[in-house]
Amino acid sequence: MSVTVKDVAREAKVSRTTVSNVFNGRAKYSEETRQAVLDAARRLGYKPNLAAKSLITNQSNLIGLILPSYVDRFTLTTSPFYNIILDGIYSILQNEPYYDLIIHSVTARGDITQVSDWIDTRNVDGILAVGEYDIRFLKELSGRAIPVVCIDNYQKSYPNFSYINSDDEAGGYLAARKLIERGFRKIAICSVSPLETSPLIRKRFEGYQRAMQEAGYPIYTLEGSGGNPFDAGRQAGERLYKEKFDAAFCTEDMLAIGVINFLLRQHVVVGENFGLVGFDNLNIGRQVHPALTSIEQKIVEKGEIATKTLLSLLKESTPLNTRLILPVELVERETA
Amino acid sequence: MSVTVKDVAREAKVSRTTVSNVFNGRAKYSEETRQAVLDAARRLGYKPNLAAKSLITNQSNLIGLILPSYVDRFTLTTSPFYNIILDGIYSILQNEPYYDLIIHSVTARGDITQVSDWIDTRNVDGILAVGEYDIRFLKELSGRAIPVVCIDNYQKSYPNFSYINSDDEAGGYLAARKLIERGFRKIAICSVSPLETSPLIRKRFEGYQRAMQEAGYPIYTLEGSGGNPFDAGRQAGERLYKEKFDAAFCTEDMLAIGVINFLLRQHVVVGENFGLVGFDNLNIGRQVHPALTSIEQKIVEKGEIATKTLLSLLKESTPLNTRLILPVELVERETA
DNA sequence: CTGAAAGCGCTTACAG
DNA sequence: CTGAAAGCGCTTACAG
Repeated sequence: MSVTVKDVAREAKVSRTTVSNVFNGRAKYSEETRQAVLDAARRLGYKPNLAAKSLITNQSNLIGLILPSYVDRFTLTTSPFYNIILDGIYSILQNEPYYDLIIHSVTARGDITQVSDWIDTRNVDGILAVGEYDIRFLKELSGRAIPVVCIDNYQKSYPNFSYINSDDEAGGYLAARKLIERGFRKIAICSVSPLETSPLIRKRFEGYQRAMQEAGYPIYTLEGSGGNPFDAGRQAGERLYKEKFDAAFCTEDMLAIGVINFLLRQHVVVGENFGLVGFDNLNIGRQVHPALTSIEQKIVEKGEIATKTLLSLLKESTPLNTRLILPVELVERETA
Repeated sequence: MSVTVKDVAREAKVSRTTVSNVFNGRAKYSEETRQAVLDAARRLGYKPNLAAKSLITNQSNLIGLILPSYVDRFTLTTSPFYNIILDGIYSILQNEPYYDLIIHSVTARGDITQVSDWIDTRNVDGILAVGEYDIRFLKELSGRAIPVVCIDNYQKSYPNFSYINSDDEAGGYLAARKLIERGFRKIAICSVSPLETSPLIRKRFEGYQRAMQEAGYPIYTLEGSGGNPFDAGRQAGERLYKEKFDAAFCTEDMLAIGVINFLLRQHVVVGENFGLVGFDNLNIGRQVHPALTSIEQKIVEKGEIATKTLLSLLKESTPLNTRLILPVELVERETA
């Protein structure tokens, strides 16, 4: 029923080998035969069958994206961060007609065998992993012969992994520095989950800590217990208010928006008698009132670069185990 | 190198046919042989190769998701709606170990041959399509022998398509009705793009229109010219303010948030001397101040139901061309 | 209930 | 530069 290499070969009056080679740009054929093959394929409406190709080459042209499912099963809804990463990935993949992305989300405990089966049955060529995972899960991943590109992972380094991060420490520093310069003194760092939970958040904390120590100010940590960042923000807001803090650095924008939400209802003029800096510089931060001052990190670029890195790893085996740190920047709006 | 049916057959001392049949739950074998096969597979760490299976069965267990790329290439970033749909899809697919989702985004003009090639080369089993598309594109889709489940599509109906929508007309009606009951009179409907652009938005408009006509109030349409909904919202806000409107029904929450943003800066007390109702009831509507009154539609459920529908279409060929309308509901907060 | 054989559509040594 | 042949790992008639 469907058109195969055999048909194209017959139509172009060449062998199947030639058709295959021309399609994969392998041997250098005379321009004449090349065109004959291409024309025949066009006339017949030939489309290669990727499953057959995969069977023989042992490659699927499938890229696996691994996402953490922290909170509950609604990862994407909860955090815009992943969508932006996804947009970055697709903006590159759009120009790679034969590559497709398949997605798997992994719980904190890491569904080791499940993901492992998925990689094997689908013959996934390479992995994009966002975030931090159970160490046994990473070990299992590292044991496979496929390249892995990690975004926002500060865990143990594996030889077949490459890493892309923002300069989170610098971000924490810039945020705290800004609040100090604005004249605030009792400045807390607020996080959705306990700081030790995440090496990434820990980096942001270290930046905050460095700025505070330089200024000779005490460190205050207000750690949430996970869950929805908005709710965590409102709870943080309540403590900030009751314990008479001057300012806060929130380790993510959604948390900061929750803080604003609470403080506004106490008639605190955020930006005047209370300073607030977020992290991520999401679009939404510009829409709330007062508009959120935040540390911008290049999220789309993270997705793009990770995808490009993986693609070049797959196509030309560029060096593995690189580490790239993207710069961050303070974006000043109304809250600090 | 990898374990195949052949190896399992040898280990279990049965034929490859038996292994294949047991794995696909086909013929009824003695419990003894069944267990022998399963045990052998486990001992050897056998994992079926989906590409090989696909080659012979002509099925890929791949579901194709088609998303519109309205604004620019950053579809997911621009609208949380798609993320929620995605979460709904994955919440079902999580329990379907052998099914995977691959995503393609389609521009307004509809990249017909591109998507068509994608479906053929990957042998996509079924399509989930969100939103509205060029009619030629839909026609091409309908020409293929695979089931298509549409979310939020009010266009021409095709025999192999099924449809899932919210009751958008009722939503428009509820929104306008609420504003009328609150005593507002000069009530506009605001949209990101011209109303004729989208049959879906048109439905919401018809609901608004019905309520206004019942009350004997005039219709006012404030149509944006596409682009970022926040920006469109601020522009709408400016007109609402200058032209002294009492209230507005925004056809999506993001637009409403832009309106709030503008009006707040003019010191309009939204919810008191100006009424505002959005559509979608996104999380973010609860975080802005004042909190947004909105029409809730069941977005996660849309994704879930669409996926379940497609899955049952693929597995047991349930009836095609069904149409499901999900109820909507007014969620009252501070803006109306 | 079981097994030997053919074949899905492709690529890849290998010989010419 | 080209072609005949083998084989990737699976399923599916078909015969026993």
